[in-house]
Amino acid sequence: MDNCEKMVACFRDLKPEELELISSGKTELTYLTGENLFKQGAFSTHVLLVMDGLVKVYLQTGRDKQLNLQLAKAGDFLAFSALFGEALHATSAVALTDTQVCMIDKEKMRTLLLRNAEFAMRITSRNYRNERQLLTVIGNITYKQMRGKLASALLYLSGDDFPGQDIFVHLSRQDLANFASVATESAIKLLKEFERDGIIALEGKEISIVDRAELEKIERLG
Amino acid sequence: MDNCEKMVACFRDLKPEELELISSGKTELTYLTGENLFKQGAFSTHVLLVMDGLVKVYLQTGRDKQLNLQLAKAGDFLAFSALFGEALHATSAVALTDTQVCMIDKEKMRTLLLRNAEFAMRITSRNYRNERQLLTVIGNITYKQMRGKLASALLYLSGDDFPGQDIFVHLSRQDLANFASVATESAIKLLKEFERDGIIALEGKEISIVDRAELEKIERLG
DNA sequence: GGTTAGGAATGAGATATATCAGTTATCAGG
DNA sequence: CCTGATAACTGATATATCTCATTCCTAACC
Repeated sequence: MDNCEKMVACFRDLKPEELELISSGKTELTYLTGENLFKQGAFSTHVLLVMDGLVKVYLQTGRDKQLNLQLAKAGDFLAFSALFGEALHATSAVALTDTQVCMIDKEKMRTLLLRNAEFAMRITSRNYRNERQLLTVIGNITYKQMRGKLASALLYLSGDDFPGQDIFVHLSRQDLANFASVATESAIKLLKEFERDGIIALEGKEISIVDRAELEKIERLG
Repeated sequence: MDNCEKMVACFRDLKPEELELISSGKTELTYLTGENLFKQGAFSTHVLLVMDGLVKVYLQTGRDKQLNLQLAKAGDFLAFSALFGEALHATSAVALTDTQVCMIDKEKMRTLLLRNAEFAMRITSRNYRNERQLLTVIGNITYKQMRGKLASALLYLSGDDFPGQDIFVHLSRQDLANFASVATESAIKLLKEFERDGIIALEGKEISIVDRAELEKIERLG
């Protein structure tokens, strides 16, 4: 927990001198709940590795409009495209819980990727899952109507990506609405509707999926 | 033109035996206008390299609804995520013009990426631009209203990514609408409106941007 | 225990955009 | 040159969803 090189699976097979390379160009720090890890449009200078906690990655799409793209958890890299000549952050990220992060020097990471191709493949592979998630998001906001969007968001947040944890206690109704890409009020009304239909159970912020199959049906049919 | 290893910039610096590796596991073929390169949901078994022509990459979002994500041209890789354990195509692709393609064996490509890290970096870097494009698409369809969406689509299709060529002659109004994520009729009406306002010029399928600055303003303001 | 602030919830009204129905234009084939 | 088919275009209508205004609830704090 105290040391990112030891903790994260993808670092396991590195040689000592490779670990040393990373260690020499990194720093670990903690972001408190609500603090920004980075802001869309800002210079992107380091790669971030989440070690513990929960991070909301979002797209600022207007003065007071944002679309949530992804929740990052321990083991996820953020701002990875900095390695490939992207000077500016394309998204923003904020801590939903107190979050431990390992900041890694861009050049050191590049060097490591060049030196150890197997490592590079593993990392790239992991990052490609993000692209899938982006496509899913696109699918949702385009072709689904409100019910389907919300269903899709609920499924993502309660799915295999976050086993055990109850994600919802960290999310406001607005956050949820921004995942589904609907107005906050609309999200609230639909949640109630789903509850009435026995698809989910609401208790304060906690949301439990009662009838997952039905939710998946709604996701498909829009 | 006849040989993908010689033609594409990213292959230039490969050693002879590395080129040989690729050559031994590839085949070149031509898709005619309108033919599908691959379909969303199908098994993804090879990596495709576009050598000549224009390919429309899209997301099937309903029985008769599709969202266009990207135009691929010579030098672009498609279905690249096949390398990283994604068994199924996440998108569909169709040739907009007669298109020459180099199909490359997945395992051979993996081997090459592992053997030559510098090559891997170049490729990955290029592919990361796709992710940006996806974020742009998401931004557009979320926060912009129709005018902004269409403006954004027009800017992408007339922009630096496709120098020289007039892309629009290969696109139907429906294609265009699917890039902007609006109904075909709405796209047509707006095009006329833009023409009336002196922002673009329409002549059959050809569309020329008259006032790019204004279009960018519309894109920003929604 | 009362007060306040912020999120959650609810209903009425406004509106942008899709949908539908129908006309005109374009183009390939006979 | 005519004919059918396909795409481009146009206007009227319907409706899903956002917006706004207001109330309710909860939790924190003095």
